[in-house]
Amino acid sequence: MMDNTLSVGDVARRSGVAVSTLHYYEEKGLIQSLRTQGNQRRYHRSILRRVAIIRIAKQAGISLRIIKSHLEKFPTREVSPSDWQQMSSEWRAMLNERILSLTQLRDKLDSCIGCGCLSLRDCPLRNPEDKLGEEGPGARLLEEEKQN
Amino acid sequence: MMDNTLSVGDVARRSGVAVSTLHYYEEKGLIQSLRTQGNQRRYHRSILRRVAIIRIAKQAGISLRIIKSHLEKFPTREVSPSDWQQMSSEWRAMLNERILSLTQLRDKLDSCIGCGCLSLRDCPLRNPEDKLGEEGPGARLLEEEKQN
DNA sequence: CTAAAACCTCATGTATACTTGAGGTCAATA
DNA sequence: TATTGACCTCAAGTATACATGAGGTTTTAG
Repeated sequence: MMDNTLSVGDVARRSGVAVSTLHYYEEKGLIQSLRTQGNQRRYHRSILRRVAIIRIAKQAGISLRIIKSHLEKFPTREVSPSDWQQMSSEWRAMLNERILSLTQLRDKLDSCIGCGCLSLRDCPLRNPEDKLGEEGPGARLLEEEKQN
Repeated sequence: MMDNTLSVGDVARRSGVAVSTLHYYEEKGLIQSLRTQGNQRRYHRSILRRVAIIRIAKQAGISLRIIKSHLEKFPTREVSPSDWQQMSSEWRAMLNERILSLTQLRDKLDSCIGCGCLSLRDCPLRNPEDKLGEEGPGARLLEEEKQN
């Protein structure tokens, strides 16, 4: 135990994620482990930072697929502060986009609360429907939120 | 066709959602339909407003379960402007919460981009792990985003 | 050394929100 | 009337992100 590596249970306790989640992240290639003679996982302490990053990104609504693509730049190497700075600034941009789109939606809601107009042709929230008389999707105002 | 009801295909075209989605919403109790002698769905025009509301709410990140609970107040009756006003102001509140939490996360990211501190004990983004030496979950800084 | 706690793999289950496909019926049009 | 497009139901599939349980092995503590 004093070999300064962490078992999966240690990591679970210290990072606050379940053991099954760590298994899952490993299976998906977001983290890696060394194995003992008896095939048990052992982690370097830097795993904690990695898991922290994953959780933060998840909280920001970033999918594991995207998170993985960012982390792949340093599969084994420790994530350095500058690595982290780059990632976090990219995620900041995603967050900003997300915040912007929610804010716009909220503002549209606001204007519609004011006018109670949902039945009117020109309601900015309702545009999609009656606009297209018969054919083709056309420009969709309420487009799917691409979850990526 | 001139009986001013809409078939499922009509609704799909005008609302921009797939027929299978309308079936799904009906199965889940978010919308209702009348049936012809031959068991085909027919909708009143007000279905378009209802579907629009569902899409707007979904875009705001509200689950179908929650949306349904709001819509249940008027299962058959048309959704009036004042119904809509109430719903949208409730959703506005949810949106605001969501925006706030993302904004806070972004700001934390910002401060960490500045200090590159992910390895430091007092990083606001990293608190959860090393804080708990051995036992118990304790106060979690990075708590799960409750998707409801 | 031995028993309990911790681990391992692999399969299956859960929830959300749909889509696709099979096999068959209904309705509008030429 | 006949055909074709639109519909119907029900089962199963898809993607994401894990959790759970079975059956068996490894580690650690006393």
